[in-house]
Amino acid sequence: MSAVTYELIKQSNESKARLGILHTPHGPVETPVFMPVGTQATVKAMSPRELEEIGARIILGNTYHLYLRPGHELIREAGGLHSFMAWDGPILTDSGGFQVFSLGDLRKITEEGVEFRSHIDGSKHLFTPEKVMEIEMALGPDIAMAFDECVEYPTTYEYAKKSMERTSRWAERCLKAHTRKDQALFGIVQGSMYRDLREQSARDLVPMDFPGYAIGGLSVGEEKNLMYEVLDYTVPLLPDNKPRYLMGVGSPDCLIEGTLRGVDMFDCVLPTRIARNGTVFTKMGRLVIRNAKYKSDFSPLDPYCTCYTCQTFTRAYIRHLFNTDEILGLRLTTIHNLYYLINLMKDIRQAIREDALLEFRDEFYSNYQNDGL
RNA sequence: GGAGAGAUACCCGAGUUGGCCAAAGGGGGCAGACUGUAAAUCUGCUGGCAUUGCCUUCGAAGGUUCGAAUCCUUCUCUCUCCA
Repeated sequence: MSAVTYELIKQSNESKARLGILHTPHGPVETPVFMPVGTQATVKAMSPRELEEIGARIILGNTYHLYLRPGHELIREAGGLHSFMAWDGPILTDSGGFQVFSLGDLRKITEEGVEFRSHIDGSKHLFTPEKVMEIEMALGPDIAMAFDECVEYPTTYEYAKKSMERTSRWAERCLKAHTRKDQALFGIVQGSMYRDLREQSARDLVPMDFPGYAIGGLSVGEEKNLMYEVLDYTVPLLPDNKPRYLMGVGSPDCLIEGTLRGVDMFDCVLPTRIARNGTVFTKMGRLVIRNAKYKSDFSPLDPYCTCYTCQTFTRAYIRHLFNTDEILGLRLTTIHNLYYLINLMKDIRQAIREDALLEFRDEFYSNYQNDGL
């Protein structure tokens, strides 16, 4: 029995969407779920208590970043990531595969692994599947991700194939090196935007019997419709009795579209990052709170929102906080954006329950204009 | 009262051997981007009008010159030091 299991509650009969429960060592998680990202053992600007109040159930940490600082040995010494950061809920750690992509010119990829130059001090580090498993077992999240390569887009068929096949071999090595029984290891399907490569990747990984499968290498600059198309043919390649996790996706429309295509888990830095940069999600679309038009607007960020920020503060005040570089401003927008997405997922689950997700999606689009209010 | 220094665009401030100056740089302002976080970050715009281009700008007025933020004269104001 794996440390993490997926319980299917309801399969929608109007789409591939499904309702489920992810059982983890730190409690159950209703799916589909949005997972806030806390790269360096903190969801930027939020305390664990605030995350709990917002309704976050499971959050992310990052292997590469925590290995560099403070070091996985220190976190092991602290009693693991949960204890170190005082978060009692489930945690998932990304493997550093995304950093292979985002730290592009600071690394070299070989069959053995990836040689990174630290973005902090330039020192050299070798990440192999075995090393990554050692780090993730020390960090101790409920779910560890296999070490993969997130390929940039666009990429040639030849490179996508070569990389995907290597990721499959790395998955095998991760599986072999992963020995911690109270922790689940998820595999990651790659293959860029090539259907036969996604199929091959799934054929490689599914027999390895990971307790969960992620779809990686998406939302790396491709058109949304292309991503949806890849999801259309990739999700059905994954086992029904395991959770499916779409990595790095988190705009409201993508969460709905992903859910409709059978995705159970999402994570994304988008809500927290744009919040710190002064943009918030609202029912009507994105809103840039720094804009002059909100100078004397004493209404809440989103009149339909019931988060702490919207129930307490005005646009004019939050704009003022941003314009004066006051730290409270980005904390309030972060609270709002996370609440917005977590609440959206709650609404999505309710819609699945009522077999009304398609209607929910149409209603969503009829309100959500990207140019805001 | 005497001696000296200076006034530059929203603010501060460079430029003062005359042309390459609509005028550096910073701040402020305005707008945009952000999707497994090298991000409280980054990018663009910030005299006017239209397409290159043209027009009005460097305290005020006048002058020298083909050409002035830069040189000359007068005036106005500010600051520092000495009485």
